[in-house]
Amino acid sequence: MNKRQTQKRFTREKIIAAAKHIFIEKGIINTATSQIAEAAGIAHGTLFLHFPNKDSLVIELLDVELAKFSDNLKQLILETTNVKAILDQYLNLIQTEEGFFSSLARELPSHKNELRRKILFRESLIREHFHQVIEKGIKQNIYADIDIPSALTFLFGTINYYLSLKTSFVQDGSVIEKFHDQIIDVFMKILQK
Amino acid sequence: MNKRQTQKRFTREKIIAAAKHIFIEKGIINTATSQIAEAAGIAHGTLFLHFPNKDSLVIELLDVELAKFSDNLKQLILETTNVKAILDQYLNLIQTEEGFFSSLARELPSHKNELRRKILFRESLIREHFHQVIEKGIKQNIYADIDIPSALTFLFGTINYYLSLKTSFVQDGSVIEKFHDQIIDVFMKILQK
DNA sequence: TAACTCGGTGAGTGTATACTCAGCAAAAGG
DNA sequence: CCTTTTGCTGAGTATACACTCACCGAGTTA
Repeated sequence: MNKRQTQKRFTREKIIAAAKHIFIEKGIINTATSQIAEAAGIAHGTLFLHFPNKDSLVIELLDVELAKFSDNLKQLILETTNVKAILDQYLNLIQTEEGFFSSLARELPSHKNELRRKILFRESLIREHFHQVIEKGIKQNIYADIDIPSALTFLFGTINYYLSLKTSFVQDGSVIEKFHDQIIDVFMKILQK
Repeated sequence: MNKRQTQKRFTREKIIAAAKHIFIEKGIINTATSQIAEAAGIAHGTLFLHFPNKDSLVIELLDVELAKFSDNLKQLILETTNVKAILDQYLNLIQTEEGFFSSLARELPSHKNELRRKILFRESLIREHFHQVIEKGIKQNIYADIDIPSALTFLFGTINYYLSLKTSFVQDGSVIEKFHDQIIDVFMKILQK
């Protein structure tokens, strides 16, 4: 790889890093492409040499981040077997990137269809993991014979609610940390025989 | 009231009616003041003679609508005593104005603080009603001794999730109707001894 | 070293949209 | 019937933002 290619890749990475940083702080919708360029230390026009438009930058960024998250979670799930432990790990994982997920949850309904589908698809993969573990528990007679999709919608809906209204629940710090135990308690109550 | 005053009030009402109609269809953020004016059959500038800016129109509209909703709910709650019946009525009430509430839920996190606080304040009044009824049930040993605020966050979080992602859950018709029974079932499971 | 390539630049363009204001016509007032 | 008031008009202004393009200069190639 010659000097030019190296430089080009470096610039692209600077854009993505700057974009992620500002998106977390101000949300995707409220971030202008000119601000991303400024934060990345490049000219405004340069951004459009690397991405044809704002949406494709957002999609690439989300794809990479969500894939990273999914992989981490899958790893954790392989290591644990009971729902409580998995939910605990899941919440911890969200917490490490809470700014990112909060910004995502806040703007989820406003995004264009393609973007929203991508995000919900990732969520559905995670749902699937939970579904299997719960199903096994029901067969083993550990949990009540509930409607799993409904229960999971309560779980994801609630987490989403906390994340999207984060600033109304906490001034500083983590919402997920604050409500970690309550979320687990109520969800386990739903599964309870 | 003379002819001028009558006309002025009539124009104001036309604006509010048109605004509500378009907000439900396209959301508040995606509705231009010029579109409201056009739908109301008045000049664009006229809108700003009645409301100093877009926000104050939105706030007045929401205040009126949410107050109407609160009053209806309070009435229903006086007539019924058990949680299941109240929740059933609550869901039915949302369903009658589902377009409005869906649009509200979708944009709730993006609204300015003042507006968000107003909406969440209304929600907190409704929470209070539920809280009291559940508390009574716990004292009468009908329900488990759970943490009521956590349980209610699950409920409101889930309803909010269904409403804000309505288009991802149903093509046509009502999300609330579709998931009515599941919502009640899971919530009653949380209260169960 | 001369010609060429290509990533980067930033002023400029197009578009959307909240809000303004000089002027109009009908109603109110004397 | 004349003057004043006032609700309304809609072209115009200010601003924000995504995206373009003619040009530049360092890197590459022959």
